[in-house]
Amino acid sequence: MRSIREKFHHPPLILAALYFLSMATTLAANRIAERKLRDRQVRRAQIISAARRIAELEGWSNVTVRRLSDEISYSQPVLYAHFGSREGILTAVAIEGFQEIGLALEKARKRVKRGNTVEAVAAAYLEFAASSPALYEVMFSLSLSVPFDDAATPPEMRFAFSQLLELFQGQSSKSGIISELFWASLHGIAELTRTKRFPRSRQKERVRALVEFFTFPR
Amino acid sequence: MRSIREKFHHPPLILAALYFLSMATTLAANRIAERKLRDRQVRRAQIISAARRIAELEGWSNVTVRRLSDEISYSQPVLYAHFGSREGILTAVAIEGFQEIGLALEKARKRVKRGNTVEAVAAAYLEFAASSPALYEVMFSLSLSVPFDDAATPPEMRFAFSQLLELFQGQSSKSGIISELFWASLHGIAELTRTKRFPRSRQKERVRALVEFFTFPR
DNA sequence: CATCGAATGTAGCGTTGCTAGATTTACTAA
DNA sequence: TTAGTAAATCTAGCAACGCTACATTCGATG
Repeated sequence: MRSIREKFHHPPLILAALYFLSMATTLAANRIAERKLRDRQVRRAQIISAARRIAELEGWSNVTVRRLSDEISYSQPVLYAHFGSREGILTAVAIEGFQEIGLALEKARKRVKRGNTVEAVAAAYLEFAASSPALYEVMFSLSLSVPFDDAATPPEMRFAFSQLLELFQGQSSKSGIISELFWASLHGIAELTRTKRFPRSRQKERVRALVEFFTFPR
Repeated sequence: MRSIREKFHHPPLILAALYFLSMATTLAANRIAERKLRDRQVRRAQIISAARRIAELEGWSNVTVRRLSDEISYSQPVLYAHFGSREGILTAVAIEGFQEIGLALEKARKRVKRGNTVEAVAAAYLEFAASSPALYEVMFSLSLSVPFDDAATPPEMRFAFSQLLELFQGQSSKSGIISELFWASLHGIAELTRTKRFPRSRQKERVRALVEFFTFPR
């Protein structure tokens, strides 16, 4: 078997030149690829941001693919290159929402030294839901939701729920159930408030009663 | 001023005949009008029923006006004569849902003589939500919802919530708040279960813990 | 039987999510 | 520089949607 050197026999100088040239083009190609990736991410963020803004101001029904493509000054198919469907866009927004509420709950939980941690987290949760109702809505209205302890569950979701889990960790033999119940109560309050079933006026009393229930020892 | 008798002077016999004739036609017209009203109500019920069936089997996105008009073998405009819009149909279904859950809760509350009433009502609530997920979904996903203690609130809604209110009536100074919290917890559990955030497997434990929280004296 | 209003259907408008194919743009290589 | 190629982007259109103006049919009435 003949070597490559033998098969294509060039003077060393030319080989070296070709080497540097290829290195140069490779580096340039890398830089270009990186820039393209950055552009993609920027556009992706623009789409998500526009969707959130329109949803909060005019409701999710006004978040159409055409409207979004207008907002970012691209044609519709570009959106489908980023997210496979309209639902894909909503999913991306929802995941961003889970990340944000997770961080907000973590912050509330860690910041409070003395005083009631449960109360701080509850307040942070309801504050999040009240200040971004459309975002909160899409986080829970998505039918494509996977089971929460599934392997396919986005880590942002798990992180958010883990903040509630840690609140009651080890306080009871049923801390898992307690956490679920706490979450359900918060979600119920948030949702019934958002859909105007609960008047906002009594919100403080509701939180106070809720905290009383979930503060141990009973 | 001349009397009518004077103006249109007919022999008494003719007047009597006209009288009976008009009575007969009036009665016939009444019967016809009643039949038309019945037909209307039957069709209205058919529409609502078809909407519920399709929603439970294939989801609300498959409940289109064309599909419904197919199901009842009428053209689309007929649906718009009954309900002003697609949303009107969903609202009618939702109200039917509130009526049914109200009756189910009342039944659970009154049937239980000894044993925990709170537990019976909680179980009935979650059973309703689990057995008709699409119905439960539309009851709370409607954005046109009016405030719950508003004058425009449908009586079916108020009746349903009143069943929860009476559970804690007079048991505490804050029985109103307690009721709201109880409802929120149930709604949160129902919703997080429906959207697959909670596994159904631990539902019994959740209910047990919930009942423990809301059973007095503490 | 003729009439006239109510009931119902036909057909179409504007908008939606989505996509196939044309076209332009941006990079590579001679 | 220039030709060629692959990626990026747009144009244009489909089917289905909610909804409605208008034509048509039907049925009660005089």
